[in-house]
Amino acid sequence: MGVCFLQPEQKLLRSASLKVTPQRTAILELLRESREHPSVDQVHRMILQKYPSVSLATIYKTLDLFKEKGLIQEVAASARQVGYDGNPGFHPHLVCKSCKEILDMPEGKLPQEYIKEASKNYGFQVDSQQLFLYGQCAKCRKN
Amino acid sequence: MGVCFLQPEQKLLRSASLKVTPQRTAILELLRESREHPSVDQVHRMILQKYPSVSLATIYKTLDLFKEKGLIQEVAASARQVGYDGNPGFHPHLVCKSCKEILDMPEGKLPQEYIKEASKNYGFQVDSQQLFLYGQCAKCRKN
DNA sequence: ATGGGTGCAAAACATTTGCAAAAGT
DNA sequence: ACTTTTGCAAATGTTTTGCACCCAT
Repeated sequence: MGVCFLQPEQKLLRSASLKVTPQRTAILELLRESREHPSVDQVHRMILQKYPSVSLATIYKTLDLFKEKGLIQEVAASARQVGYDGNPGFHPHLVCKSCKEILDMPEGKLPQEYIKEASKNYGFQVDSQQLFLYGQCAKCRKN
Repeated sequence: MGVCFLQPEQKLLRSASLKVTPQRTAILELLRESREHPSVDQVHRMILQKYPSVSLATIYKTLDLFKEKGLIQEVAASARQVGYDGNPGFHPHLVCKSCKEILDMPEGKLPQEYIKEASKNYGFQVDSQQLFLYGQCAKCRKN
């Protein structure tokens, strides 16, 4: 396959030493462009529009793989609300208990004090973190 | 039923306006005394030792109910690692990626700055939060 | 050429539901 | 007495697996 004009998603797959397939490219692209935090099933349905034969099993395997490689992050807002975020970097998530929407809070910085404390008091080496703020979003408060 | 000497768990059930049953008392007691973060199934197995006929469906219903009432918190460290914590108050969780153990970090305070920012920038009203720090625990680092 | 990725269907596993009997207030 | 909770079994939903074929390197 030609290698001259790679999309950013293809570069990312390469640098994670993964084979570049249309399915993987499409899934990664979709997540990186989305502002939502689609579930496994939602990712599947969206991918199906472009590639009508992609199986759900592939979506499961691919999302797991991307997560292991640090290309995306899993956002488990609760046991029954799990989504995927194409931005693997730390940012707090606002989870509305009414409409279930999850908003990114891009401007958050890392809670360094916790990382130090984990190391000092527990000998625990932190390599990533997730912060969830639960409550009610602006829209839902107006009802 | 006599009402004279109530256990703390029974008082808690009362104040959440829930009926006091042996199953509920046992589940709440178990979680409040545990330092682990048992899964639905682990709770079921532990309860079975004392009450051999408690059904899994009851465990599901009860944990959901306790969570709604704020008696416990659900700890979804990832999509496939969900446990329950008898302490409903905020405290960071250290999640070891190797041995999957979840440690409580009791001394953490709330990240107030995020709550203010959520309100100011998004009109979002925060009423609870969860912080997960992922990495490697002291034991696992020694291998 | 070869190792890894994909799709399929089945298997395994997890969660929810409806209902009758039991228990709490 | 009334209402809620429980246990059961079935139904539903979700995730994983094994395998043959295909594709990227």
